[in-house]
Amino acid sequence: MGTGKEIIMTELPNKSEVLKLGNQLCFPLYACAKEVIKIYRKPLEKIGLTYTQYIVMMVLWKFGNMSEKKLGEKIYLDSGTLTPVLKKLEKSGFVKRQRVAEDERFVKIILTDNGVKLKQKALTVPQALEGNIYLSYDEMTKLYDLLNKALEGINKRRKVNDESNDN
Amino acid sequence: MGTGKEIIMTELPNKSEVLKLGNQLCFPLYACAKEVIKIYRKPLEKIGLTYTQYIVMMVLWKFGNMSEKKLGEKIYLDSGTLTPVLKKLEKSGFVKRQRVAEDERFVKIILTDNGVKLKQKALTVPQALEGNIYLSYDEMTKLYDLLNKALEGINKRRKVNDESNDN
DNA sequence: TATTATTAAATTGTGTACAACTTATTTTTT
DNA sequence: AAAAAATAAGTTGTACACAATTTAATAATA
Repeated sequence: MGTGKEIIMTELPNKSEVLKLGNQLCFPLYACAKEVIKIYRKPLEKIGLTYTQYIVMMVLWKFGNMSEKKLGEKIYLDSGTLTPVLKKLEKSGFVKRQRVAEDERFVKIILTDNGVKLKQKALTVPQALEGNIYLSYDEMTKLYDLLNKALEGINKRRKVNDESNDN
Repeated sequence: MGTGKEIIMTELPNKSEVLKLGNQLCFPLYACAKEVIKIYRKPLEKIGLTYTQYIVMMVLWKFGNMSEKKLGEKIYLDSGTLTPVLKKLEKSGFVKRQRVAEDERFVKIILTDNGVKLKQKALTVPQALEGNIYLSYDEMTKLYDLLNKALEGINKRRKVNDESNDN
C-alpha cells in the first residue's frame, strides 16, 4: 500500500504468502490503471472521446465491425455499461448501431466514415504518455506480458472464442 | 487488444515504438484492474465493504488514523470521490469523521472499534484470489515491482511526502 | 407445434471517479 | 490588521461499472 515496495523471499512461499502478495498487488494495479486513464483524459477530450470510448474505437479499428456482444467480450464490459457508451458514440457520429436481420437479438456496431477517419487523429494520443512513463522498453514488455498472463488466468473459465465467429 | 501478446524486439526501440507499446499497455492494465476488483466484490460484500472502501480501510489499518487529505494522497483519490465514500464508511460505523481543532479545514478519519475489529474479518478476503491467479510467486513479485515503478514515475511531479507529517 | 429455456440488449439502482466549482478556514502579503 | 492567496472539504454534473431485472427474439424440448 503506497510504500513497502521491497519483497524478498529466501524460502519457498506457501499458499498464504502467495495470497498475501496477490492482495498487495491489487492496490498498485488499481491505482496505476486509474492514473494512466487520467493521463489520457485530456488528449482524448481533444478528439472527442472518453477513455472507455477510446477502448471501444481501438477494438473496432483493429478488428472491424462486430456485435455489441462480441465487443463486450473483448473489452470485458457487459451491456449495462456498453449500451450507454455505444449510444454516446453513435450520437457523436463515430458508429452506427444496427439490429442484425438474421438474428434481431444482436446489435451490430458499425464504424461510420467519421469513425474511420478518427483513427488518424487518434495517433497523437499516445504522446500523452511522454514524460510520464519511467519504464524501459524491456520493463514495459515484461509488464505487458505479465498483465496479459494474469488476464488469461482470470479468464480460464470465461470462454471467449476470441477471433472466431464474427457476429 | 485481447490478443497479439508476443512482442519481439531485435533492434533498439525508438521513441515511437515506446509510445506505441505504452499505449498497448493501457488496455490490459485497465481490464486487469477491473477484473481483479470484480473478484473481490463478493467476499467484500460479506463483510460490508465495497472495493474502494476496502482500500480505505487497509490504509487506515496499516498507517492509523489520518486526515482525509492524507488518505486521498495515499490512495490517489480527491475529495470529490473520497468524501462520499468516507460518509458511507461512517454510516456503516467503521470510521468517524472529525474536524481537527487546530486547523478546522482538515477532517480526521478515525477508526471506530468496529472498524478495528473488521480487520480480522477481512483476513479471509484475499482467499477470493485462489483459483484466479495463474502467476507464480516470482511473476507476482515482478508485476508488483513494475507497477510500483510505473506509479512512482507517474508521480514524479506529484510530491507525496509519504510517511512524514501525520495530519 | 406449443411450451420452456436461453440469449442479447436495454433498464434500473448503487457506487465510484473526476473536473470544475463553492465554501470555510488559514496563510501570506501588503 | 485588512486584503489577497492558498488550502481542505464539500458540491455538482458527467461518465463509467456492474449486479439484478426486464424485454424481445430465438432455440430447445416435450
